[in-house]
Amino acid sequence: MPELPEVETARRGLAPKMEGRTFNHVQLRRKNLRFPFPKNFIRRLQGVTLDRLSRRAKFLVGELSSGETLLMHLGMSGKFSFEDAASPAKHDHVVFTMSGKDKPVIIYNDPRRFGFMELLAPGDVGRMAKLGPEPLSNGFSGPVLRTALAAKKSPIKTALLDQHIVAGLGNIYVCEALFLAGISPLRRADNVSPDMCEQLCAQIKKTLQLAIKAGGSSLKDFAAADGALGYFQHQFQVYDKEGAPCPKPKCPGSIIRTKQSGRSSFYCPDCQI
DNA sequence: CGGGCCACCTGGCGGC
DNA sequence: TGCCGCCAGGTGGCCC
Repeated sequence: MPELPEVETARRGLAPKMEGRTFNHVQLRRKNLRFPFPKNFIRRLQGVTLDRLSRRAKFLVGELSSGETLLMHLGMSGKFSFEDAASPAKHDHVVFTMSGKDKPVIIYNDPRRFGFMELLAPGDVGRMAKLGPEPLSNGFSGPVLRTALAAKKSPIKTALLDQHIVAGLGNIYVCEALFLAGISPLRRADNVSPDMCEQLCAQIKKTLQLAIKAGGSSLKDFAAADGALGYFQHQFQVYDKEGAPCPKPKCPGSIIRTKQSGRSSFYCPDCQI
């Protein structure tokens, strides 16, 4: 499911039902996701308050009153929802019951189990240590991108998926931003000019902001925690549009699909150079 | 070390 | 209908 906009959508849905509340009950319906759950996961959460739920790249970051940090990653197919009549459903792996009059029951469902949850000691940032800049922050700019790309011989597509270069993009938004910036996914990263970097940086920010505004993209059935479906998929220009005419006015090309480092790239060979 | 490839999992879809 | 191969929003680990 989730790239930065979907994770941000999940965060916004969860925050009102988690922030400032205590974990009244934690249930694990299996002992691992991608990795085993941390030792004493339940005991280290129950009775602890989640003070703040933030996001770093594609990670959800819960600051706990115990001093530890609850790190959650949704992998390819993870999603949060609130309990409904159908619970528990297949692939519901974690159930958080929070304090408060409404006692919200939050369910983590993940068919492919590429997601994971970790508890970090105070001051430890764990696997977030080597992440590149947040794409929507001031720390991400044309010059910063240019500097990071200068050392890369790989295609720009591959470089933008590298979370050390910029953190939070995935296959969809990389394809979309490269199209909007008019840059071929095949172009070598170190051959993306300063002007192109400026343009690319601007299109990345714009795409992510529009996607967040749309509540993310709903490919299979990704939804915000409240069940609302994101609708950014209706604004895709190239992703999953193989064979469609290029959406750029007057461009005679059509969208093709190719494979780069094992993932599909969608682009217009006529107007992306 | 950088880059390429596979592994991890389940499910949906198209083709035969 | 059934089976098979391929595809899927990510990332970690292994190899050269």
